[in-house]
Formats: sequence, structure tokens, C-alpha cells
Amino acid sequence: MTIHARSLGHADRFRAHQALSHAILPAAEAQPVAFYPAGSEIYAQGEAARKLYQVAFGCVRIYRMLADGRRQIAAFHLAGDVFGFEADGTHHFFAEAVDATGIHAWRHAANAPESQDVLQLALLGLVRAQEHMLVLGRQNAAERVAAFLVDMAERQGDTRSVDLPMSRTDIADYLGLTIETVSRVFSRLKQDGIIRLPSLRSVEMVKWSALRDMTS
Amino acid sequence: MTIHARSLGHADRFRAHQALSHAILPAAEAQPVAFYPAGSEIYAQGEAARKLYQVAFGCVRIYRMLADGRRQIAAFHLAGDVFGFEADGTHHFFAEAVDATGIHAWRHAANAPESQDVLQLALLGLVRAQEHMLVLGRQNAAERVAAFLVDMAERQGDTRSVDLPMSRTDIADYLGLTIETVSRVFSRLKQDGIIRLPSLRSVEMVKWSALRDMTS
DNA sequence: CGGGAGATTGAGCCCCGTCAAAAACAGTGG
DNA sequence: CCACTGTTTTTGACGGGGCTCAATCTCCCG
Repeated sequence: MTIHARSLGHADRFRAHQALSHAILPAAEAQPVAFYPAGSEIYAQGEAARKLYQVAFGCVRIYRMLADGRRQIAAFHLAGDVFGFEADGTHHFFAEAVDATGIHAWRHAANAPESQDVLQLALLGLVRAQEHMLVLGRQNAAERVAAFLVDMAERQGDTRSVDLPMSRTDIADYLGLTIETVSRVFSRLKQDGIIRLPSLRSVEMVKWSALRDMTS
Repeated sequence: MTIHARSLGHADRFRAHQALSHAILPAAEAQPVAFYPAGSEIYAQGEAARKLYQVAFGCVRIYRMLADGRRQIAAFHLAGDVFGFEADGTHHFFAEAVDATGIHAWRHAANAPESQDVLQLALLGLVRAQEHMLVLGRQNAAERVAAFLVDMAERQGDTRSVDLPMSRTDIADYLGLTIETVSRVFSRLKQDGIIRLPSLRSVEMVKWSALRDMTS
């Protein structure tokens, strides 16, 4: 078995996403920006889904919980990202502001002219989700953290440094690890001179290619 | 933090999916059924995506590989399931027939009348993908296998027995485990009287509720 | 400076992966 | 129907990566 072609890079997907986001921004910009303080709920699992959301600034986490408290964050949404569409009019996940976040929201008319764009965004989300499955199912702790940093960096358009709006706990719950393991990998990468940690929430990527290579 | 509402059960989602599938079946039925023998490729990662596919009979695996051969199956598609839509006209995954499989295929007109249905199917796929993240990121081996059996049973509409078109290797690559671990969990469930194994590819669920409870 | 939340580091253990062998199964041809 | 062969699955022994529990440290804000 041979891999017939390389996949789209994260950066490519980011550009595609940006283009799409901008395509539907005009409609969104007519809407006011609602402010959500860090940790506040945007919607809950089980709620009726009537709106589409677009992040103006800040960061949103989409997650789900098991009965005993285990949590899996399915996605982080950054400025420009659109989220909140549902097939059956019911939210299947929770959405919360990670930090101080501004959000455009508008009612989702089922057959609105922008539904083509919504389809594109949904399909992009599907690819993202399925790619994250590869990380969760088949990569070890170091590879997961590297994939996360690479993804965040490319989404922020800067391969030299990233700032992380989320806590170590959030990162762990996104990567299917514990906060201790995430912390240990960060320490290891720092010790190996691959990254530097100017502060808790920002990462300098000294050896970008080493990080990229870890993601296979 | 409290969970505000229970999610849609797998069975509910199955019915929703069936309804949607049937909605677009008329268009599909005008198309011939192409036959794919077990293991044959339907499309490859990197290929141009021009068609939509619907499983007539059999089973399809959607997967991706790491450079060193690790594989993650993102989804299994059974009779009625629609797959193959892509945001940017390029396949990001491989699709292969798991067993002898028949497939309807038709060109995907970007603004065809059925695009509303395609959006619904895409959104359903997104929910499925994100729910599978919870399994991959936060559940142990026994919980993963239980979740798999419950899901397959509900999709097949029979909570007393399931037949599995796929090998243990496929199951392992779907659940992010090794085939040895999958095999051990099957043996354990059998030993505990929760399931019986009339043959390699069929499972009788003696204690359905026990299985359901394991999935939390 | 003091208090508290979040992050780091350490020690020990367990689940699951790895390696290896045996068993069950599926074809194939006689 | 059975013997033969290759593949898939099962089972066992063992080791390691990541989780758990716990202590320490760092960074904020008063």
C-alpha cells in the first residue's frame, strides 16, 4: 500500500477556511458582537439550535462529557471560525468561551442564500474532525502536542510563535491526555531546544521543522 | 457543571440518517450500482472528488495513514449511508470496500436541488465524527469495543445480534487499539456472559443493557 | 507580601502495546 | 469428505508509556 498523495497542509486548510469565513462575513457583520467572559456558556448540549455563530475575537471550545466527568474537547474555534450548525436542530455538544470572546450570531434560515457556504464550512469541519481522529487514535503524547502546536501556529499564521488562549487542562482534554502528560511534553520540548516558553500562554517554536516532523 | 440534556441516542441518529438517505435515494436509484470486491479502492487520498457515493449493500471504510503505516479508520459506511463529499474538491481520505460492496455514484452538482440534503448528511457526519472523538480520546479498551458494538447494532436495527463485515484489524484501527486488545476484550465480554460469538463475524448480545452501560 | 489557582515535577503502578506462539478458520485441490 | 496451506484470530508473557497520586513551584491579583 502506498500513499497516493499528500494531504492538504493545515496552512492550506486555514486559507480555505479564511476565504469561506470572509465570504459569509458581510451577513454576519450586520449583527452585533455579543461578549462572552472566560468560561461562560454559549450553548449547551440538548439545547435547540437556532443560530450560527462566528468568532470575532477570542476562542471557543466545543466539548462533550462522560457521566463520570471525563471531558473531550472536539474543537477550538478562533477568530473567523463559524460554528453551531446542527443537522437536527439540537446541539449535541457544549460551547464555552475559553477566554474573553466576542461572537456574531444570526438566525440560520434553512434555505438562506448562504447555505452553500454553510455546507462548505460543515465539510471543512468534518475533515478537521476526521483528521483529529488520527491524532487521538494513533499518535503518542509527544506527537499529539506537536500536532496541536503546528495546527495552532498555522491557524494563527505564524510559525515562529503561538499564543495559547487555553489552559493546560483544555489542551489535555483536546488531545486525550492528562495535564501532567501535556506539561511533561512541553518541558521535554523545551529541554530539547525545540520550543521556548516565554510565558505560560505563549510558545516560541525554535525548531519549526522538528515540530512538523513529529506530526508525521 | 451539569449535563443539561442527554444526547440523541445512536438509534435516533440512525433513524434520522435513514430518513435522509431515503430522501435522496430517488436520484441515486437512476444510477447503476457499481460492484467493488472486498479490499478494492473506491477513491484515494489526494484524488479529485467529483462524485457522491451511496452504499447499496456491503460496507466501506474511510481511513487515513501515517507515514510509518499506522492507520486510523474514521468511519464505516453501511447500506444507505452517503459519503464522498468534500469541501475543496479533493479527497482527504481513502475509501475502500470492506467486503463485497455495491455502490451508487453520481456527479455532485454544486448547486443541485439535493444540496440541502447533502448539508444535512454532512452535518450528521460531523456529529458522528465528533462523538467518535470522545471514544478515541477518553474511553478505555472495553468501553470502546462496547461503544462499537452498540453503534453497529443500532445502525443495523437489531439489539440482539450484529454481524460485523470487518476484520478485527479494521475494528482495532477504528477504535485506536491493537487487534490483540480487541480480541482480548471480545474474549472477556464472552467470558462474562455479556456476548456470545457464534462465528468470527457475528456477535450475539446476551446482556444488551450491560453493553449500553459500558458506553456511559 | 500573602493567598490561591494553575502548572510542573516526582514516584509508583497499571493498562495496553509488543513480541511470540498456538489455535481457529477459510480456501483449494485431490 | 479430508488433507494441506495460508490467513486471521486468540492467548500468553513481558515491558513501557502514560495515568494516578502527591508535593512543590510559578504566576497572578489582591
